[in-house]
Amino acid sequence: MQRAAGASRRAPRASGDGLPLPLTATEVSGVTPRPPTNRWTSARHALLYGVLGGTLIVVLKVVEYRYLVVTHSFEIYGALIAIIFVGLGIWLGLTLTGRPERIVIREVEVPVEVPVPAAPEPFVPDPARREALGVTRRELEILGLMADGLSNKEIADRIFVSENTVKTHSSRLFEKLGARRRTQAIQLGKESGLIR
Amino acid sequence: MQRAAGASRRAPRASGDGLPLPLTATEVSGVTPRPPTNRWTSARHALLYGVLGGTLIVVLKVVEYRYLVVTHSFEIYGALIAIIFVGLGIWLGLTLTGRPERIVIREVEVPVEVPVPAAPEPFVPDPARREALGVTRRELEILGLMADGLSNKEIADRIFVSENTVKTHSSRLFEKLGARRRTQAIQLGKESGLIR
DNA sequence: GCGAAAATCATACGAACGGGTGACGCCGCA
DNA sequence: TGCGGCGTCACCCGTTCGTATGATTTTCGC
Repeated sequence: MQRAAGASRRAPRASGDGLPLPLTATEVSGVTPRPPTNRWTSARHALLYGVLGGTLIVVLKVVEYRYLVVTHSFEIYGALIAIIFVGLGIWLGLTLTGRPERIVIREVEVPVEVPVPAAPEPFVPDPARREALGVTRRELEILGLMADGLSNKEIADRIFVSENTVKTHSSRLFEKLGARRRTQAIQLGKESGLIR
Repeated sequence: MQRAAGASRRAPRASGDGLPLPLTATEVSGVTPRPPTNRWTSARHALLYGVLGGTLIVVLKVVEYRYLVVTHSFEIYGALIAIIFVGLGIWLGLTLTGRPERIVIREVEVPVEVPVPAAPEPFVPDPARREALGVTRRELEILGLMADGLSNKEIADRIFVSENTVKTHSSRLFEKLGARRRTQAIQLGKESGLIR
């Protein structure tokens, strides 16, 4: 009987890894209603402004009777009052009233360490360790299946070779590992980092 | 030779995935200077206010020459100007200037996978797990020695019993674990947490 | 293309393993 | 006092494992 089974090459398990952290920022704007004003603060402000206004009027009165008794001083006086009170009004408008402020929400992504759920230890075969012991790929593969508790026959069926082949591989593997039994080979393989 | 290339199959290892992202937000507030106003808008506003002010002045002139030629009308006129222009100022202050904006920085936590430093895993024998499977102390002991790669004879010598006794224990152990081979028993024992 | 390494397969044999059965002694518990 | 669980030991038998030896084919580097 000729062999009807062939070799299987194992592609090294490519394990995904390093994910870059995207640090983008989005801006969201909104409007909030005017914040409620403190009552005492308001009263104090009103008093302050009242005094200020009174003082201003007194000043104007003095100016009026000192310099503006001449003809046509009436228009100048009015313009002066207008300018001064416009300024006062602007100031009042800006400070006395609680202007609703626009709130701009800027989201900043902050990287937070999250323990990866107990990395199942992908365990890449690591050819360096394997070749350091002179173990071939096939032998390592069979060692892995051995460690899973499979018999020679089961391994043979799994990788589509004869049981004799498996025995040959395992024999050479034991020789390289210095093992006399498969259980010992598994133990030594784990110690050597050949299998997980 | 008519060997056909065979294939070896590997069970796809299920990979862990979807981890929930904790999204908490903290708010930090700051103040930015007033945003620059549109140039055309400003010009239009200035024109509007100029026209408005001019109209107001004309109105005041008319009022002056119609009704306020009487004595002491001067003070009334000034007060009127003051009141009107304060209102104008307030209106100007509120509309001409942009509302101040507060920047709220919201921190969004972004999960970053961090390889947990592989806990040493002390592994205490845990009698609960053992008894849950109905495995006796002696059987567990033999399982451990099996996992170390010892043969039945070596185990017998180690624990000072006959090889037959070891075989009896292992037989019962296999029955309880559902194993058919010692390698399978080791594998199942590890999965069950009986041995490390 | 040549040669070495690797992979494959076969046969044979002794050793180790696993299952089955039976037996004995010890100990805790009802 | 009997029963059941545990640990111990023995024998038998079939299977699996490990070793030895020999062979052919495939793969890969030079």
